[in-house]
Amino acid sequence: MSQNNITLKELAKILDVSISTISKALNDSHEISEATKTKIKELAKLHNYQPNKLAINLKSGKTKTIAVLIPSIQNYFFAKVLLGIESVVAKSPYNIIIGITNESYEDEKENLQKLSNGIVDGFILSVAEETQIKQEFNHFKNTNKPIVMFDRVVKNMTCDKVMVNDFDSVYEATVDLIKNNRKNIAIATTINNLSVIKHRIEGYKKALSAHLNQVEFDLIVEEPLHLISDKLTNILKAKKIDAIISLDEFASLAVLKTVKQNNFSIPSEIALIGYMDEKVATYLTPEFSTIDQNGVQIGEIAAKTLIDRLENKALEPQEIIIKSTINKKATTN
Amino acid sequence: MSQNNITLKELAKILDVSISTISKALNDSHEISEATKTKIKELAKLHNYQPNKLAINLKSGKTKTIAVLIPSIQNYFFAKVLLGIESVVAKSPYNIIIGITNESYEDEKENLQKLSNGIVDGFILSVAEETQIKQEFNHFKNTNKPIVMFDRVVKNMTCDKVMVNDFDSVYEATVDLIKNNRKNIAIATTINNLSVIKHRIEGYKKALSAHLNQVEFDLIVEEPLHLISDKLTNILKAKKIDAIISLDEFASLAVLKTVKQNNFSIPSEIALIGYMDEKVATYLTPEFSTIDQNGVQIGEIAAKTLIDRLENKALEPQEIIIKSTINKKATTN
DNA sequence: TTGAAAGCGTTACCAG
DNA sequence: CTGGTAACGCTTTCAA
Repeated sequence: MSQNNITLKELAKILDVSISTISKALNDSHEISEATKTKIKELAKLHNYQPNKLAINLKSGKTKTIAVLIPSIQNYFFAKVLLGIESVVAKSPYNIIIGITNESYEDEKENLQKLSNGIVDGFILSVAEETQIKQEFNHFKNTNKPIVMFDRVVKNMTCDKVMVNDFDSVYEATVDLIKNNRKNIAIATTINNLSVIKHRIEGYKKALSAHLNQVEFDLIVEEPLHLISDKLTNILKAKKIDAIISLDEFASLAVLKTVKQNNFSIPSEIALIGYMDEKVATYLTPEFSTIDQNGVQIGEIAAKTLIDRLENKALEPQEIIIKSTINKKATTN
Repeated sequence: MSQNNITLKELAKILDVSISTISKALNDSHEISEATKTKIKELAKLHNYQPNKLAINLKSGKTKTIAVLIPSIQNYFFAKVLLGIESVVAKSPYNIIIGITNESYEDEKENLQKLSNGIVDGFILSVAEETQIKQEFNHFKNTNKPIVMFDRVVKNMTCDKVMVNDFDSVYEATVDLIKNNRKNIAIATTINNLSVIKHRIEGYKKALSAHLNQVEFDLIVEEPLHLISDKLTNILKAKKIDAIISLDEFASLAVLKTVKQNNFSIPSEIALIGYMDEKVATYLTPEFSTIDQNGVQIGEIAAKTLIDRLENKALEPQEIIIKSTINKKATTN
């Protein structure tokens, strides 16, 4: 562990020149002669001079730091988005600060406040579940930093948004099942209250009403993770079901397990498709058909959008939609 | 979006008092009369005054920010550690900056440099794979900030370390299999070059030599993820195997799938145990027996250790070992 | 009880 | 080409 970093002042003292000369030389100013430049640069290198970022930030009013607020880390989707954000930011002069809101409104608000006082230049975030339930969005407006929302966005806020075509994807997946002669299609989720989940369910309903003239929807299973398996078992016993669409990662795992436990053969008796990490899906038996949100891409676009805004404030607020990909594997036909 | 934050200077102007008076009043100094204090505080609240963190940081030389450098985010283990770190840090005045090193030495070095210039007070990190291969650790020594290493640590560096009892855990798991009459135990990993993996393999070897007098070890499968399944299939066809221990998350998934594909019954013919996220393990069929590294706890301890060091530099370097937990489920007996 | 001034480390303007 | 000075927003010592 070395000493604290050497400063311009100390370098100036050593060479008996002014601080401004040192500063200019190290910034390759044309005002300084080549001779002194090289002399100063050598000394700086010798002492391993590193400019104090804090001072630069204070001076410039910028920090080249982006805050990413995600509701949860126990979730491949957000991990992938983070990966996408990181890959773009790593190639830029920016850093990432991460905050986990634990789906809590208070945590989200606190993170926003804590980071708005000069620490970061802008935010990339996905709205916490509790915030969506409360419909309380003032904390977003009370920061003077630009925000890019992804996946879970606030409809009536003007800011950049990177969204997913939830409605269309599930509509398409449902229609595909129908075309393969599935008529009794259930849907399962461990998450409520999220607009993205609601859009997915709407896509499902629309497909059923448009293609099967179905008007009542009694095969929608919304239960927390620890209950969903039992609930599903009851339904599987009570009704004929030939396909299940699962709307989140853990619902997908639970559905697969439950259907196997009840000894239905997949996909001949029951077809399965749902939201899940591709890599995990590949290693399940049978390989799980997925709706892939393309999280990495979402992260990349979100990061690019925020950096663009930070560098050029004049842009119109963007609303970008990233299409999900349907990857049919062994649980559908 | 509001204006930029109001400053002490501006508040001072409004009330026609000095900047120092404002500063002291807002910091509840006893030097200021109650009357002016309340007046100033009200005005500050009215204007939603937020002290500029950057200025405070520059003044104090501290940032109350911790950097966490992880090799990968596509990995439940690191996600859990992050969760543990975050839960501790959220209750403190500190923030977290995250960097992902992508198992690359260069990325790791760059992150360390980028963040050492005043941006963070200290680091929590797990060494990148490439760094371990290169055995190049000077970038860790060249920062003047305290480091807490977890899981993948550098043996010959004096710094705080939070480690896992890799040798013992796999030794124990192996012995348990032996006691259940498994004599042909294979081991599978998709990762090489990591000391933690080497320790795990040593634990396996020691158990076999101590309890079965085995001296040759030809059932060690070290292959990248895309090859491991084929390699394992060959071995399953060529040799009698009655148990497999898998040393990382994706190896565990691959092993389970491959054994099923080759129509061995689990656990009667082949028992399985390995490193994997508990929650995922529960949703596999059959439920997977795991060695759980207790990542959340590792994160918590690492964060506490670093904060302790930042608040009190006098401490001796700590080496803390977090014991892994063996959770037997349906793939062992 | 209040205020002036120095200082944290840097950049940028203006003189010389 | 080089140097002095002010400034970013804050805290802190010392003086009044």
